[in-house]
Amino acid sequence: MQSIGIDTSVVGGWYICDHRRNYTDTSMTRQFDNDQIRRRYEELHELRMRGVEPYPYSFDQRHTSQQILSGYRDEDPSPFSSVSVAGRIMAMRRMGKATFFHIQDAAGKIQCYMKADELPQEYEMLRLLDIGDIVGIRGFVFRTRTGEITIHVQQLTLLCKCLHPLPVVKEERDEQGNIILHDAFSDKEQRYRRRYIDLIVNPHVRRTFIVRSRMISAIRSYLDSHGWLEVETPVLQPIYGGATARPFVTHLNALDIPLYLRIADELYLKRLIVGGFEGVYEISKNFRNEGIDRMHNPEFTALELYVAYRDYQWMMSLTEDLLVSVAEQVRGEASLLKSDGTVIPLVRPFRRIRLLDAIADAVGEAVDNLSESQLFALCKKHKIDIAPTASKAKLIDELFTALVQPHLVEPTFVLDHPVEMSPLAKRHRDNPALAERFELYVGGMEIANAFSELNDPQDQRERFEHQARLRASGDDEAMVIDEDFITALEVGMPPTAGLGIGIDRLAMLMTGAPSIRDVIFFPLMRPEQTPSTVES
RNA sequence: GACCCCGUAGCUCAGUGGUAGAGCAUCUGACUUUUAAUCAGAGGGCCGCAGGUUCGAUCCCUGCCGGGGUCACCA
Repeated sequence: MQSIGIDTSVVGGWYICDHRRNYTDTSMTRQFDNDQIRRRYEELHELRMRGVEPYPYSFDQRHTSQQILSGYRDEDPSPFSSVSVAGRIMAMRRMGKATFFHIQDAAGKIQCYMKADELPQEYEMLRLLDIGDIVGIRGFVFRTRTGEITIHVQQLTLLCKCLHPLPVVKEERDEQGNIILHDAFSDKEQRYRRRYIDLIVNPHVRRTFIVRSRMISAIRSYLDSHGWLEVETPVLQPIYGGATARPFVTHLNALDIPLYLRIADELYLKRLIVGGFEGVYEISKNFRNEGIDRMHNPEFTALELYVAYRDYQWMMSLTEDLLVSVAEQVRGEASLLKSDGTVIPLVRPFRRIRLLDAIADAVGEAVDNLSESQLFALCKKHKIDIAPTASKAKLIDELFTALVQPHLVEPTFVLDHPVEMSPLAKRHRDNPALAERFELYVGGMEIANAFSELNDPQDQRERFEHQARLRASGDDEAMVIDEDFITALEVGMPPTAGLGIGIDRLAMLMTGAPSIRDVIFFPLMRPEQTPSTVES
């Protein structure tokens, strides 16, 4: 860091501009979309001309806004007689020879107060600062006449000039102390495309992503505490598998082969169980080349867990325990939240219902032994639009999705799907037409899927072959045969229970978010048409 | 992929077949404990893009682009 004193006009807190560099005054040469950006570039130039470095290297930040606001006591302000905080200017009230402004750091906001007669030169520099600039503050803490804990500025340092006007969100407090927002930055397209601005001006967005992060930490530490191993398996796969979905295809130049972005981790994780690990999990991105809507993003995060010597009944109670434990840590209580504000209590044991019983309840007749054509007729009767080529599994799935799923608000395990719907699950010990499988629904959303894993290689081959026939007859989501996976099962996989959880959807329920886009920092958007992209 | 809704100033939004308004933000001035600071003044817009109808389109029609929603597919 350069020492102070080259330019006598520069006072203590301001970093000195390095005059060995040639700064061009961009405000003179560049075309700007709006005069506010031009003005800020002009200010940037003026700051440099005055010897102020607008992009210095560090600041000795010793306090957060929150530490000061929660720790300050009027009867003894001495612990806060010398604080240093850093943050972004979010509001500025200039009153002639005194100015109040709020700065925002990672913990919150705090007001600062600066007087012209105390800091004449820095006060002059303050004229060149704007909402959005990042500054460092040193000073002492006091309480204003109107009661707000405030930093009396003794030194102000510019840490980063902001060259774009930020949306200015004003906060008003009503008599009850509730915060009323004015002109909140709410355009969804802009919020998702410029998430950094969204995060700056919308505190609830920041909180949502903190909850998401803590949720994942809580899941990880829960799984670690059981001694299970977190592992990594390939994202780029020569044969994709583990789910019924369309993949993204790419190409590996080195070997001149097509590769697929994974749609699931399943088949690799089960190979690790074959290899002797008795509990493995992976939290990772999956990619599915399918629709985009409130519940689906082309890339999404899933947890998959496999535990040897266990079955799906055991996994069901583990899932309950995991969710209750994570919700308690993250939300402070065993509950989840729908976007309409409904609180969904997580009370063990969760409701359990066989899939075919759930459909039977909805249609008013037993469906266990219906043929494909009878199921098709049932779909027609309930006005479910479905292709005549649909498989039996697809028909059952359609009936369930249309008639049952929307009503599953309280946590509900749906069990024992037909084997045709579950090509990687072990047959039910009491009924070979069904699989030992459960899906967990909460708030009308599927958030978990689990089974007693199929480890009979002959049965697995037959299931794959059935999938291959579906694929040949036009179902492009059906699985492809993975010979090496069958080889692994021939080597022998112990009885194993497997679980998958949709992390994004769980994050929605932890935060009450209405859309998956609200729990993914950068949801997929169609690329913006800018002048530069149009040219290229 | 189909249908519905939306696109006006940096942000949030009004509005009309006769080429535009508000609040905040910005700029100028006043103001040394303000807080949606206040007061006085000013600037700022290819009204998403391209066609069409019209003497005249931001408004009406068509297409396109972008977004949101519903459905379909999926988790």
